[in-house]
Order: sequence, then C-alpha cells, then structure tokens
Amino acid sequence: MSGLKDLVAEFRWRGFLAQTTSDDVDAYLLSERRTLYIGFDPTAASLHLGSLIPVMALAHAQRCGHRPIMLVGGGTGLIGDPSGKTAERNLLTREHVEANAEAMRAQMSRFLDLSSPDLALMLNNADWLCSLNLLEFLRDTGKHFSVNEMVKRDSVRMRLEERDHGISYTEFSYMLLQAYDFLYLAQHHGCTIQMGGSDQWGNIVSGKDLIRRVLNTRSEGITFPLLTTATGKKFGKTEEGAVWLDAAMTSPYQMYQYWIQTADADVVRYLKLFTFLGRTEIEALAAEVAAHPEGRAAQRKLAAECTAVVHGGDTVRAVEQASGILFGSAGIVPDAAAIDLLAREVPCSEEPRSALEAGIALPDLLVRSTLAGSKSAARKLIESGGAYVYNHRVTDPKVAITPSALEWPGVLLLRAGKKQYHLVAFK
RNA sequence: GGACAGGUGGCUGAGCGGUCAAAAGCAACGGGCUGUAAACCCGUCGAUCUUUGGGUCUACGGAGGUUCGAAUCCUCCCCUGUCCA
Repeated sequence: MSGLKDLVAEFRWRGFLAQTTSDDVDAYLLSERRTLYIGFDPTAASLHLGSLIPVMALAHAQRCGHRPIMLVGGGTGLIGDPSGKTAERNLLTREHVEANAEAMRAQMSRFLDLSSPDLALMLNNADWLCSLNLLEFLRDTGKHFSVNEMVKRDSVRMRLEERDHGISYTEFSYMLLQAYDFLYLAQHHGCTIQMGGSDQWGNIVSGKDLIRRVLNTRSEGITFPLLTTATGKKFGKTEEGAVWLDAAMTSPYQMYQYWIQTADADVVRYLKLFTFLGRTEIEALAAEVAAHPEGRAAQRKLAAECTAVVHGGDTVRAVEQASGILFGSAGIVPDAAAIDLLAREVPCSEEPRSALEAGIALPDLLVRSTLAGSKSAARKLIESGGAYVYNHRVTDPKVAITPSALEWPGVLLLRAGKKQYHLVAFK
C-alpha cells in the first residue's frame, strides 16, 4: 500500500526537525501509513504565524500520505500549559475556548484536505477531557506518573524555584492531561506520533511513556525547532503584536508586508518552512537572492505564497497592487479589491462630489485630509516637494483638484512625504 | 505657615527694555541617498494672506500697570521645585 513519501526526509531538508524520540522514525513513517497529531492551544480566536510551523508540518504529513490530526485543546485550554510560561495563566471560560477552537478549525481547512476523516481529522480534547471522571483518571492514569520525575521537568522546576510565580496544582496536572490525550488518540484513532514545538518535548515523552505502559505499543514524537529571526527576534511578531491568520485581526496587506520584509538571512529558511515550493525552486530563489538581493525575488515569492494559502490568490493580487501603490509606484490603477485593501491600510475621508466639480485647491484638500496641519504647512509641504497626488509629485501650491484629476473611479490618493497616505472618496 | 528659586515654542534650555515669532539641542516633518525606507546629508518647523518683496494677527503661567515700545521693569494672583516650621 505504500505510495508514502519520506516525511522525515522532507522535514529534515526543510528544517522542521529539532528532536525525534528515536533514530528510525523515518523508517517507521515509511513502513506504514501513520496517524500523527499536534495540539493547538485555543487561547486566541485565531492562529498566528507562530503556529505556522506545526500547521505546515501537518500539511506535509498529509501530502506524504499520512493522516494528520489537528487537536484543538478545548479541554486543556481550560487548564493552561505551564511550559514556557513564567506565570500562572488566567483560565478561559469554556464558551470562549470553544469559539476560539471553531475559528481555528476554519483556518486549518486552508492547509489540510479535510474532505474525509480518513485524510485528516480535527478533534477537540474537550470531547473526552470534560467528561473524564476524576477518580478513574487518578486510578488509571495518574498512577503511571511519578511526581518525582514530574518535579524535575524544566517547566515545573522553574516555577517551583521562583518564589513569585508558584505553580498551581491545576497547571501541574497539565502534563498528565496531554499525555492522556496522546493515549486517547492512540486508542481511538490509531495515532502513534505526536509532534510539537521543542518546548513540548517533555509532554510528548510523557505521552509516549503512558502509551507504552498502558497499551504496550510503540509511539513516537517529533519536535520542531524554536524559530527566531536572524536578528534574534521572535518570529511572527511585529511591534504591534502577533501576525494573525484571521483577516479581521491582521489584514492581508499587513501579513504580506510582514513576509516581504523578511531579512535576506532568513528568507531561504522561511521558504522551506512556510511554502510548499520544491527544492529546485527554492534553490533557484536562493541563488537569485545571492546574486540580486535588491530584487528581493525570494521575499516576494514567500509573501505571495504564504498570503495566498491563508487569504487566497485573488487577495494576493490585490495586495500586490496595494503594496506597489503604497511604496510609491505611480501609474498603477488598482481594481476594486485593491482599493478596498488600501482603504483599510490608509486613513480615508469623504468629500462631496460637488466640491470636486467646483475644484478644490490642493492645500485645502491636504488640510481637510489632515495630511497637513495648516494651510501654510500644506503650502510648504507642496513647495518642498513632499506632496503627491496618485504618487505624482505636485510642486505648484495653486493646483486645484477637479474631476479630470481623478485617475481612479471616485477615489483620490494623496500622499505627504514618503509614507503618509490618505484616500479621499468623492460621493 | 515662612524663606529662597523658578514658570519661555512638542521637550530641554538661552534671552533679561527695541534689531525677538524668540539662540541652541532634541523630537517632528519634508527633500536627497537607499533594496520596504536604517544611518548620513540638506531643508522646514505659530497662524494667515500674498503680485514671493513682504503684509497682518496671536504668542514667553494669569490679570493689571509703567513705557513711544515689554518675554524682558512694577503690582497682585496662580502653579512648580528646594529648604525651614
């Protein structure tokens, strides 16, 4: 029944591998079609770029012929994972967690073929954790865990040593629940591999141990490296915060810009991790960056690919137009979708059509659009060469805007300096 | 409550009767450079009108006053800092 592709080899060249629980996971994954899972924390209403590595990992698993499970931690999300956290978490309400889980489910469908449960599964551990009976759990599961060992875990130890941030019994139990998840998935869905970020190593091993003790069967774990940028910053974060996959939380334009601003030193690594492009194509792009870094072909491709998976190809075309315009290109006439995108990124105002027909002096328009603080400031701006209409520089302060000046249907684009834009809609 | 010191443009901080819309620095903004825009360099930086020369108005904690003329001198008030009770 093979037809399986070598997932581990794929992971290896793409840079997905941090650790594996055994050296022959590749053979394990080639010998048979496997079911693998990754847990996702439903603490936010959307996935963000930080979760993209696991998401891509599941997608690659499916493409290699395996069956991925996206496990939304609707149950564990009620508890909170202490790994990598320095302080006790606030507990989320159950409804909140469920709403978040639902949103993430929808986003995931852009990466995985979910048309049949045989191809991929999405599960919510609330479905089995919430009905868990405490006494049964302590008898059947708890007895397999040694507190002595649990206490030695980095994630727990750090919290025990720091007097200011203790750890509650609730969070201390988290690793049991995650281990129990793995066991549950092994029993009910034949899942034998758990993957996760490198901070999940301990939790994954706990699950693997539990499966061995309870079922006496083989299971494996794979962890992904913690991704940082070449300058040591956290990947997927801007000054404004995380880059979300939800278009309402982070606009497609902003996501595209995040990608396109990738440093040369990072871009090849990212192409491997975050696109499905093949080796030869990525190598060609790598050579292109090396030879012509200023063209940023690799960044453009990365941005287009990544934005397309999440938001669709049509959006990418609009975003590319919008980006061209907001970075100074004159002569681009955006389509309606691109104007909508621009309107989201740039301050907008409305002026009556009649004012346009009468002709509006450019300085007045600059003041009304708040690009200039006063009329004299507007004049100075124009005279010093900092005023643009549709990215064409205007240097005569006496220019009036009339209907014939409109290059786009009903919308005028003003710019002051390099990056202050304003959209005026005439209605 | 008392004694000093001080309140100047977004900030720091000069000025102490006219040449002050107020030095200097920072910030901000514009231009040049550039690979999506760092650094650097140049310029602007109260408002308004303008035939681009300049004109007018509003500003140096508040209110009065002295003077042809006040950010600058006087009076009162308000506020801030330091010290003493």
